[in-house]
Amino acid sequence: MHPQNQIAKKWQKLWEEAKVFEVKEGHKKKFFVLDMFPYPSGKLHLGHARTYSISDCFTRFKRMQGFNVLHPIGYDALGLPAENAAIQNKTHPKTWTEQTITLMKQGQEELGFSYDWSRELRTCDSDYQRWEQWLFLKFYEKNLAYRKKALVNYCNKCNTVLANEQVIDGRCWRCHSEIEQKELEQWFFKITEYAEGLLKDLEKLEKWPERVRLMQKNWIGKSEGVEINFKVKSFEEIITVFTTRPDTIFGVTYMAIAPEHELVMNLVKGTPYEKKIKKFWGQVKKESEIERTSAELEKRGCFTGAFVINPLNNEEVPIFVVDYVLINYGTGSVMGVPAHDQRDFEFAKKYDIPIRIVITPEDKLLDYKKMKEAYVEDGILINSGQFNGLKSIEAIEKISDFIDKNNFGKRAVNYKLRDWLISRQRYWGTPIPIIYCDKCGIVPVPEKDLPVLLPQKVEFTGKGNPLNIESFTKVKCPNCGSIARRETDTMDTFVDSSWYFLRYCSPKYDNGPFEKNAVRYWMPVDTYIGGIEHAILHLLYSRFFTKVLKDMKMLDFDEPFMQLFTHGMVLKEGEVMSKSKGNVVEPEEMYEKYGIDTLRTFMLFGANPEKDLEWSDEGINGIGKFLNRIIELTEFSQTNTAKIKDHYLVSKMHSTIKKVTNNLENFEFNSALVSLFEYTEYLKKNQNLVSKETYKKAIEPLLLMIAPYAPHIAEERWEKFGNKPFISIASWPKYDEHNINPNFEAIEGMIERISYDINSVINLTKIKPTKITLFVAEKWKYNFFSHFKRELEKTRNVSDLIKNTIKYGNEKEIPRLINMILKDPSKMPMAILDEKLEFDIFNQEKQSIANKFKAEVEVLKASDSNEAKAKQALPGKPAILIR
RNA sequence: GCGGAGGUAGCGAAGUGGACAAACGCGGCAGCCUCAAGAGCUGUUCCCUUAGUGGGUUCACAGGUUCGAAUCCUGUCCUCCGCACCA
Repeated sequence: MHPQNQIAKKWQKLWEEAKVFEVKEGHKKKFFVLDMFPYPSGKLHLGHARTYSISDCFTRFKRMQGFNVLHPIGYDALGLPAENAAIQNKTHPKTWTEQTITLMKQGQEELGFSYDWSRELRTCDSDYQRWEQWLFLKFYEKNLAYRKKALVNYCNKCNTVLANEQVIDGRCWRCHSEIEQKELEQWFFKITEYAEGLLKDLEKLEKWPERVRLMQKNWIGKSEGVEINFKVKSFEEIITVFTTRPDTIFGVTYMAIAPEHELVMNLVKGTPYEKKIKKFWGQVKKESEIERTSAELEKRGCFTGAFVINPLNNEEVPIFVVDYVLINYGTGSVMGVPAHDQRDFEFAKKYDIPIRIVITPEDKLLDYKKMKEAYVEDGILINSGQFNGLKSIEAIEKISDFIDKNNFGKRAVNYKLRDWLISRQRYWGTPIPIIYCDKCGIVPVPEKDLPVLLPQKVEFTGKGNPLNIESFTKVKCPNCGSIARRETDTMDTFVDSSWYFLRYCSPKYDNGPFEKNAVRYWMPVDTYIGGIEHAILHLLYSRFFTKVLKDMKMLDFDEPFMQLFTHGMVLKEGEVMSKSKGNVVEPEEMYEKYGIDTLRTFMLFGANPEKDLEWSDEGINGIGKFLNRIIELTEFSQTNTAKIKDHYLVSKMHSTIKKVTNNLENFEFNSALVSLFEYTEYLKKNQNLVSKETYKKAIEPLLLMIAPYAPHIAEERWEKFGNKPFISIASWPKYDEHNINPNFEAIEGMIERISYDINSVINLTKIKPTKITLFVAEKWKYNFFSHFKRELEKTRNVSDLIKNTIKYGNEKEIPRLINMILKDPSKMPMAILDEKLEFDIFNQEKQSIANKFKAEVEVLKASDSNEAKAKQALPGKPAILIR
């Protein structure tokens, strides 16, 4: 066993015994760090390991900062893979799920993540299902859960329907097979009622990544416009269209209607067009959703023989059945304005429909014969009766008003968002608590009868819904007692994950889905950590649930997640790791070889957590070295009493704490590690040059700061260093700005360069020095000065230099520099040469050089005579004299 | 097509106007240690030179702003991601 892992075992046990990570509500300031709970599909993989290392590092940091941190974990245990595995392996989904949870949990425990395990939850537990069903009934009471017959997405491979959000490019999000449209009666959640709130409150989510907010915004897809009613000539029917461009209404030359539209058959029945339209519809229907919605496809349509009347100019225009109009967006019909809409333009060209220009750009005239594409921009209205001469923006207002006033239609808002289809025709989910009675209709299962449990003895054949067995479906109607039938659909697993974060607040609570006070204390989640793949699905649903529960007065906040952090994936050679590609790296293998803390730290070092991490086994060794160095440092018992570098070390310590703290606050774990590398290196180099007290004071912050990365090693060293456990709950080190000397690195660099030169001289002359004389001459100076000297030489423009020094220069140096330049601009290099500060510094640092070379050191100001002396003594080294 | 994020040394990855030939790690090279290998340690790693705190050319490409650009602006090319016949 790797020595690190032995230590890890020890501390994991101690943590558990002392319940270090278990938290209760209290008066301390809380912080809720939530991991997206995993779907247990087998062993922990490297992606999981990285995600949880990220969240654990952050959690531990927050905990050490003194927050009462809730960091729970659980398992999104219901779902199709378990059922499929059951069919394949002839086991029960429950057995399979329990096995995979055990495997996964083992991995999580071994890596030492600081979860409050006492709050672990599983969505397949009966009490979880009970309260989920209870929530469903509340939704049902408020008419937010309803059943309707509709065209729905059906995946033939998964044998179930899917929500719109779960269809990606016309394919199933899980198995990628093509989706078929079927008309079925299904359960929906009325998420569209919350479309506006879900959209508007995106603005509140300042700590969410911009792209996630944008994705949600696009998904909700709000557009404002008007609905306009067109009367159908010689029929009693009306066709309503939705448009965002009422300013183009005088350009309407046809009406486009979706083939599925209920009016179509009425219009053509018994006319010569009936046959043609039926044939056309047949053709379109044969094509898959993917083919039909491909943007490249040429638009096709078919004249119906009917006409509508444009209410604004009373013109008759032909009605076409058209494949490019979607039945489930807007009203399923669109007014055709070929001159100002690209699709309409293409369609009109193909079917010889007139193109009438009603919007013109301000600087030129359009000619419909010469147009190659539609003019879709704003402009000035022409050929538009009383609205001629208006700009598009004004015209949209005026025409909308006009339509409103004359009852030709009304202003309207349209959303792309559809209601959330939650029925699934599968076994391994939470049963929908509904009973169908021939007399009473839809009857909710009474609260006292919850939970509706899944029957255990079920056959998994892969055909049909396994719940469709009499022992489950045959029930008495709770209302009238007559024989009734139980709903066999289960809920989408995304329902399970839409409220689990609330359950974490009081996971054992028995009188409701969550305890109000616990939720009031812990919620909302301060930081939510997970993958970008949930940008729409889960994150939208959870927001919806929160808003609904707020309206039901069960919550007093309306957004569940204050900050969202989306991490990158772990890649190998640019590809996602997967079993089929054979490029899987097992975390277990890695930590057995390199150690648990090394693996954790390495995953935080390789890349910014937000970005993808390109995995390579090679770099991991470097981290091992680094951790070993820290161990060595804490083992070092130095007896030195010199204080040569004390003030530098103190400065370095404070600046390191500052950097690391800021980095961790912003999830820049890799940058924080770099600062820790440097600090470790510095400590190591200067072990002998600092006093014992300072050294000890400097080591402790290092251990504290490495604790979120490598908690086990940190605990071990912390204890060995004479501190009481646990470092995991020790206070995060504080820094004091006054102790940070911004120049010390420059000074140190300077000393190092001098030492290097002294060394070279020694090597050249083979003199073993007893006395070294340093002349503070032009060569030894801050880079800052050399920079300006160079600039001065280049530009010879003193006033510019002064101006820009004020603007950009190091603030502390400005007054002095300006004084110097103002006194005598031409002497500026000399002024720098004689800089008093440098001389003082060298005097201060005399001791450290003396120490290094075990020789006496004297520092002389570089006057002409001194320098001449130096040059004489050692022609190659004008500034150092060695005896 | 629309929207977003990017392109930095052999690789990974920091750096968003001034101490930048550019942190840090990996890899490479040289040295120490060792019989030897590994580990560890020290140094080095754009090019040319040097006794160098010297010179040259760099941060996708091309222009521009500035005393000064990897960093700001404009254009071009490329990569990744999301949405997409949304009226």
